[in-house]
Amino acid sequence: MRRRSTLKELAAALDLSVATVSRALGGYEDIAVETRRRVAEKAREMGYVPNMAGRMLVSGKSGFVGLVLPIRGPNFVDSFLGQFVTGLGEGLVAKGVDLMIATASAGQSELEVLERLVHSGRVDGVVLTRIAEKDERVAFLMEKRFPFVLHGRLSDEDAPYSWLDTSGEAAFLQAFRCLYSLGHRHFGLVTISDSMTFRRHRESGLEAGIAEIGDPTVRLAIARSPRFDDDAHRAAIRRMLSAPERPTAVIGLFDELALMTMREAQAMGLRVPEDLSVVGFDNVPAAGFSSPGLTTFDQATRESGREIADMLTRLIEDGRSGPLSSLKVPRFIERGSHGPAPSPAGGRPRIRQV
Amino acid sequence: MRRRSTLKELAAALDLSVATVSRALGGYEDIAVETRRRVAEKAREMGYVPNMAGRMLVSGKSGFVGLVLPIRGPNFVDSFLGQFVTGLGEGLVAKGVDLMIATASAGQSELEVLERLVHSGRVDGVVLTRIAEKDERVAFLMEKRFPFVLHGRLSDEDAPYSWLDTSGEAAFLQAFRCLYSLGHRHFGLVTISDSMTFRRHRESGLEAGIAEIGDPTVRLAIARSPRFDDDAHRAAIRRMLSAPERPTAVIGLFDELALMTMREAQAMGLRVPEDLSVVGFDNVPAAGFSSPGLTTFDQATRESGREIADMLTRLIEDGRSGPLSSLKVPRFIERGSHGPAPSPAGGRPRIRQV
DNA sequence: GCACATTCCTAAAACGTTTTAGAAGACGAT
DNA sequence: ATCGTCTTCTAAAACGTTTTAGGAATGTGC
Repeated sequence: MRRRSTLKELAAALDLSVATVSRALGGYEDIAVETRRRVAEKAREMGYVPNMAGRMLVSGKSGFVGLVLPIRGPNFVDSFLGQFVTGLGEGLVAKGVDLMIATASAGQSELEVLERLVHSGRVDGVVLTRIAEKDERVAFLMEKRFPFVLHGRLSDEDAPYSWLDTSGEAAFLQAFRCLYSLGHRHFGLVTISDSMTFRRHRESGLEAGIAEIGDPTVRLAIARSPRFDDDAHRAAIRRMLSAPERPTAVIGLFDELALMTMREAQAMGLRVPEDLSVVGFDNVPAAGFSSPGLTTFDQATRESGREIADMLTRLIEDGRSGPLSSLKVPRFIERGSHGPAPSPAGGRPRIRQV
Repeated sequence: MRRRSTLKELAAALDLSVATVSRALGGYEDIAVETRRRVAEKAREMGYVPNMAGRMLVSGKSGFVGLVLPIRGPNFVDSFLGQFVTGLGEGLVAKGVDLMIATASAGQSELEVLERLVHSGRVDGVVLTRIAEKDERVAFLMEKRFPFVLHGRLSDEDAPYSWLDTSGEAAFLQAFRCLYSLGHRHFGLVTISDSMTFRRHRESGLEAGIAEIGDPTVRLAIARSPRFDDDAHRAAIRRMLSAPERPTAVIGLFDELALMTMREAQAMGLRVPEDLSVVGFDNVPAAGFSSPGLTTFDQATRESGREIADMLTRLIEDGRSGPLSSLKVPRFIERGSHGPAPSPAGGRPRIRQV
């Protein structure tokens, strides 16, 4: 591999000083126009590309932004990450910033990764996802006054930090209203027991819907299991669906849970949506391929990534600018997994009309 | 944000020279054991973390490996990237190397991204995915003698470059054999027209299967459209399935095409697998949620990422080591989308028995 | 012919690290 | 006393860039 050319070589070739070449390339006004032209031409000719290490050393900036990867179980499935990374990358490249992915090594916590990231000077800012209700990573970054943006929110929205989130409240409120107006009165919620903020927001949207209607006949059954324990989820879903007064509409905290519910229901002989309506959240690709297609909410992950990139670069450039935040409203994707409540007699469901 | 402490400060606090501190931290033998201990302790106490820029400047290495993101259409769906990035990250962190994601900015080609990456010295090696048959990126890297590993292969496997791939030949050969033994004689292949090497490998596996059997009654219909044009795919699939002698078994070049085929077939009133068997490749999450579940091949993307990380770090450390390569055999995931060929009379299909 | 401004350029320092070449001191052997 | 050999440490250079402070040449106004 041929060594790259340096500023010094460029200067020698042009019979100028290193300083002049640097400033010429930087477009400074106090370098003659003609000189700037000559330098630019020679630089192109010699294939000069500034060395980042040199630049970093003097500027104190790395030109990198870090994304701390959530720690994963051995067989996680996740359509989110690819979209998000793509969006982030697109947003950052527009600002001339690069994206670094930080992974925890075996036995290392996400907090430790973050500490290394911040202290090594490898990145000028970080993006965090999957926010827990009490998130020590956020506390750490706030204390260090290190620039960061959350994809998600803490419980405390007014604290001075920057975030972008998709409103789970709005989504679940809308889902409830839609199902209620279709005649459903007995609801089920399939959810997780982990204390993630997205859970809280979505659940409180559903609660708000119930409170808003004020209908005493509305009932809510909750199936709650640890996040990554699919067997527990399945068992809880079956329990919920085989209860004497089973729900006629189930909302999944996210699509995987909704799809799982659909599958279990169908395996139990229930028809979706005639006997049971199911609604999810996320709009994963699988939601479009299940049958019936899963009704869900789309949160434009890639676009969020782009916007977060914008927010973070702004934060980095202008350290004293206040915290930025943005709450997106998810798009309701109506597919075939929801419909009118079955008639109470338990006979033929009415013809679907939405 | 408090400034990080430097070697100089550490040296001052210990009343040692910068050189000594550096070497002590480096564990050099010519520093007294007691001194090494003292330095290590103080470093911990002061929260010293070496500055990467300084280190990079003298070592000439960045400690980064780059992944060049494929350029995407506006609404791509991709479960691959998330898995792959996770695996790469895991593999790299074990070697103390970081992962950088390089995205093309608007109007920039993947080759230009790569050139910037290589020349700026931001990375010590790169990983490329989605290899085209004549891939200018690979040519560029070979010419520069820059360390890289491909996820995928060129057509020319013997050229001196490093790659890791999942054998599409093996998969499609196995799919053909399986379907042939189930009585299928009329096959369909839903594929793309773009010249990607994975297409070539998979298609030639199928051809090899057909050649190997040497049965003149075997027929193959091919539906070929541009990669990202879903409408064209759907039209081609419909055309194939409504031909007078329609195939009884269709293989999709990848899962999205297979799932699309399943959906179109079902929309046309064909039952899967009774009237039509469908097999895909990739084992995307949606393959598990469709009904019937899609029979497909799993290529252990995350594990591949880890292994590629290993290969690349080895290449970087030891520049003169020869090219490394590894061909994985994908795992056949038999779900419900394939079965015995329908009886030729066109009557009731036989009971499924696999 | 002098003072002053303007234009264009440069020397040198700085960023934080590693490495090279060698210095200083202790000790034993002659 | 001198020499050599260890052991332990250090000064200085180097990596490639940006920035600071100022120098040299030229032009302008009197």
